[in-house]
Amino acid sequence: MQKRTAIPPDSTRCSTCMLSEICIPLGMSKKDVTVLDELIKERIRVPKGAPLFKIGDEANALFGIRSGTLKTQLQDSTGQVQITGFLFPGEIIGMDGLLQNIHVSHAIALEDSEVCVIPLDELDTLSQHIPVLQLQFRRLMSKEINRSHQMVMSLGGLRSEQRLAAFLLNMSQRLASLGYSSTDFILRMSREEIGNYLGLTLETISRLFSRFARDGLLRIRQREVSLLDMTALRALSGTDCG
Amino acid sequence: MQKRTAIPPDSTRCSTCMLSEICIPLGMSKKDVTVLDELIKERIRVPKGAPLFKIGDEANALFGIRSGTLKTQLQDSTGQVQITGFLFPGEIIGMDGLLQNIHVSHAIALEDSEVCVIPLDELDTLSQHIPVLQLQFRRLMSKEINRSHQMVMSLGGLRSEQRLAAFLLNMSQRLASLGYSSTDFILRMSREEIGNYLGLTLETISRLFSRFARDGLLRIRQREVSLLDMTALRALSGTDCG
DNA sequence: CGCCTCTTTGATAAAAGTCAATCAGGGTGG
DNA sequence: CCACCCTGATTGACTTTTATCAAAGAGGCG
Repeated sequence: MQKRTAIPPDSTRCSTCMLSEICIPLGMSKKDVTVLDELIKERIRVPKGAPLFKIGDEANALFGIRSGTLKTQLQDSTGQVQITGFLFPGEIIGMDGLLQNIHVSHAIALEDSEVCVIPLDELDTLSQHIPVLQLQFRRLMSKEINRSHQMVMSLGGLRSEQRLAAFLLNMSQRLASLGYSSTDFILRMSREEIGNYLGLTLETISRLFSRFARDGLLRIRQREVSLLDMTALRALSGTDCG
Repeated sequence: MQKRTAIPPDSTRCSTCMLSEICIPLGMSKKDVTVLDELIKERIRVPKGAPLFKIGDEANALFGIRSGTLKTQLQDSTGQVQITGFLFPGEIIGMDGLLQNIHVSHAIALEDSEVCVIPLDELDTLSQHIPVLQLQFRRLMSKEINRSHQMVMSLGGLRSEQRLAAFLLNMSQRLASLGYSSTDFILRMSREEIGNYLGLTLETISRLFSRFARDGLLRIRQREVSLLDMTALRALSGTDCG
């Protein structure tokens, strides 16, 4: 587990955070959000490549991503790895550990990142008095369930080109909601990580990027993507984002 | 939505239910379980083939399966279906709807089934006073997240024979925990449904069953399975159940 | 500059899908 | 009661998709 540092008094808190439109505060009243300032008092910096938590670690907190990108991955006894998600600012990580208070996945930073610590015991205490808080976390967990089900749908029902198109549109949409360009962005993960996530090999991903570029759907140089024809990508993905 | 009927006073309640070892009461004190009797006052019978809920239905309750088997499935705008789970007695269904209080999947009975109704508003009220209840539902949701992640791992990382072996072992284990035979059971779903669930075609499933039978791993007649060599199946599945 | 990792691309092989024919059971109506 | 029909399952032939193996190119960093 990484080192936790108290949030300096003059720093941004939930009530003043730019992410409040998409993070935990989403849909909460201004007054309720100030309660979050009481709850979230620490942050953790996670350098690129370092774990926020690992399988087997005690889960005594959830984490709200403040900046950066992380991935979560399972690993079975044979060493086989499966990436289950790429997480952006405003998203919550760590809900895998709530079953037994032990994490069953790794969370690793894809770039230097910072997360806000949401201690479970204090969350429980506060939830007793603030019903909306409990409701909010239930929503967040349901969202993760639905996200994972969408993932199952993508892996179970789509072909490689559809999966990649849906993946790119999903990235685009989430980055747009953070205020970034929906068409031009940097992929923080390697071809191998994309492939693993989508149940494909890195070669297949590379070939698909080349083909999409040849067909004028996008431009790609290294990890820098420009989506040129969102309509065609949407048509290709078949489904409405994955 | 199906018709709800009050549980007759002389009928089994949570505190006297045989499923209390695996259902919501798991790990709760005897005293806390009696609180569940206050919470769960209705049941719904769902005939084979009928929906318990459908996409778009208002989600105002969770459901504990009392008897029977159900499947949950997503359906996108093109009509493409993806089965996301097969649910047995003692398992909870309906958590997909907690994000917006609207269901985003169908729940359909594979055989005549009965479920206990857990109204969300009463769950909330009770949770205010009974912290363990809140904790319990958080655990159940985390379990569903982890289950879905395992599913992603299976679809993303395993080959067809591994997926089917893992599927059968998973069935076996869950049926065993219900007190049924771990080696001899009836599949309540068609080849097509298994295939859809595992991201394969019904023909592939059929061929795999034939091959497993030829190799002495199991016997299969229609939907009646006998697992003959669990060790080999475990080795084949690679992972420790999916 | 040279090494190292990531990526691209090609040739080939393996896995799974598709199409099609047949078969088996279960239920229904004559 | 039996023939028939309908659905679900099996099996085969063939195609498509994607993985695997291999080689070479590009960029970044010490």
